[in-house]
This record gives sequence, structure tokens and C-alpha cells, in this order.
Amino acid sequence: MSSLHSHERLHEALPQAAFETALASLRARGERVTEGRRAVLRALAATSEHLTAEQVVSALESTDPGVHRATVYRTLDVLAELGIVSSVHVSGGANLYHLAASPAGHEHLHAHCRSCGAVVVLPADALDAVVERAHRLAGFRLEASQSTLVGTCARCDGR
Amino acid sequence: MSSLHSHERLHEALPQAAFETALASLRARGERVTEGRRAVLRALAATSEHLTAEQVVSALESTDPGVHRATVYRTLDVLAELGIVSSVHVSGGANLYHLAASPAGHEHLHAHCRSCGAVVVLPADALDAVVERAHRLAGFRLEASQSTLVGTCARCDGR
DNA sequence: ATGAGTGCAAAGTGTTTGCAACTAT
DNA sequence: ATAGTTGCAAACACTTTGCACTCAT
Repeated sequence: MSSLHSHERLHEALPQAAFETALASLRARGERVTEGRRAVLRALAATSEHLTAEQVVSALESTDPGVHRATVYRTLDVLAELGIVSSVHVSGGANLYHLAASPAGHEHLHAHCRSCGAVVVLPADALDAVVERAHRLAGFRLEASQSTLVGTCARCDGR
Repeated sequence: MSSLHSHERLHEALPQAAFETALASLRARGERVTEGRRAVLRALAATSEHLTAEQVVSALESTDPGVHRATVYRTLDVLAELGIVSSVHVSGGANLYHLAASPAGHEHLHAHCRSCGAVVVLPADALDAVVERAHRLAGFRLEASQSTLVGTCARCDGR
């Protein structure tokens, strides 16, 4: 195998690294690390896509058949609560999940296209001013990476 | 009837006025004005609360019994598409709807408390900078009043 | 050992659909 | 006249639940 410390820049996150980080977060919070949770995290770490709970279930069917659908839902819920995964809330449709710290190793925001359903990623700090303002005005502690902005993506807007 | 042009300031929106405005928007867009749509708009105009589709269905059961559940869903969908109503997307739960221009006659944003589910209203312009930035960075046309911010409200944060 | 986590299957929500009849334009 | 809307009822998609059992700690 090639050396593990060859590059400092990781444009494409190593699934392995993201996975380990997530596990560490779990332990740090005093949460138990079970096979089901490992499996869910592995599935999320393996892609940069935003997956529905049901897609995670499907993914695990081949690799980790003992993990029940209910466990996937419960696990995603816990992970979202802890901020280890962030989720995109879509009108009517299923929530989409992925590791908060992936794919490029840092947090980010989500925007959802009402027309084609695409998820557009925005810089994590785009909401910083809003976070502060919401807190001053309403005492609201806004979690930027759990919020889903809605609109029309560039592709759909151009027609 | 009293004069219709007596006051220019309408701090508390007249349900009637909000209703008429919404109807006018519908017509302006070339949409048909049916009894079902009127009923849904009346229900929304009658409250400053954020209602689920099912709550609208219930409200209409007494006042407008011929209006079917499916019509309510379809109508809310159309109205949201047109921007006449804005909706709050809640993780897992049902979407909440209300007139975009109510209750104080102007647009505004929504924040949803993950802990207690409360909907907090923020000034319409809070996302202005983000709208511009999203457009510059990603060509994304962000619809602020259709976006739901997520976090913890003041009450829940204080414990 | 012990309580958090899990599998299971069923029920719960929330929403959409195909189609014939209706109606606003 | 006619294309958009509706009612209907069933299907659909998504998520949660209670409980007995298991396993990570």
C-alpha cells in the first residue's frame, strides 16, 4: 500500500478518515459504538452523495445484512442530534443525510432546488451573519449546517 | 359598509385583506379561482398560525365540507409554487403553511426549533446577503421566505 | 451486570395518484 | 368549448412504536 501521510491536501476526503472521525465523535459523546452504527457511518463515509434513510438501508442490505431499517432511522436520528451528520429537509420527500464533516473535511450548508431536487453545497460561513442576528433578535441559536435553504439551482434557473 | 380606504397602516392584517390579495395574485398568474382554493385561502387568512395541510383539511370540514383532502394538498402545493404561501419544512413532520404576506402584511423568514417545534419568525431581510452570495457563488436563486432555518429557540436554549 | 441499543413487524403519518366528472375561463 | 380542477379511494412513501432480547460498556 502507499504511504498514508504523503499528501497534506485531501481534496477528496478519505472515507476511512471521515469514518474514524465520526466514530471518535460518537465515543467522545459517551455514545455506544455498535455494529449497526458503524455500518451506517461506513455507508455515509463511502459517498459524497446525500442519502435518504432508505438508501442507507439498501446500501447495507448487501454489505451488512443484519442491520434493521429501524436501526438505521434511529441511528441517523442520533447522529443528526449530535451534529455528526447533517440533514437536508425536503418538502414532502425523505430527509437526506451525510457526514457533517465530509466530503472535503469541513462543514458546509445545503441548498435544495425546488425544481430538480438537486442539493447545492454552500460555504459553511454563509450564514454566520444570520446566526448572530437571529440570536440577537430572537435568542434563537441557529444551526447553520442543519438548515436547508430553498430555491432554484443555476441549471433550472436558466430556462 | 365602511370606507375601504380609511387607513393606510394595517398593523394587524385584516384576514379579509390578506385573502383578497392572495386571490388577486392567483388571478394575476392566470390561475383559476375555484371554491376549493378560496376555502384554503380563507382558512390560511383566518389565522396567523402556521398550519399543516391536515389542519387546513380539518378547518374546512366544518366551514366547507365539499373540499377534499387531495384538493387541499394540491392547492397548497400550487400556492407555495407561486409564492403566495410560504412553507416551513420540518424534519419528519408535516409541512406548515401560511400566507406569505401575512400576518403583518410583509414577508418574513422561518426558523424551526428542533427541541420544541416552535416556529420563530425572523425579519425578511435577514438572508439578503446570503441570497446574493449564493447567486454569485453557485448561481443559486435562493428563495428566502421558502427556506426554513433550524436551531434551538430561546426558551429551549435556556436549560 | 445493566441499561443502551437492536430486531421485528405492525401501525402510524403524511402525501400522491389515476381517472371520470365537473367548472372557470 | 376545453383545459384546468376536483372528488374519490386506494396506494404510496416515510417514519415511529412496543416489546423482548442482546451486547457494549
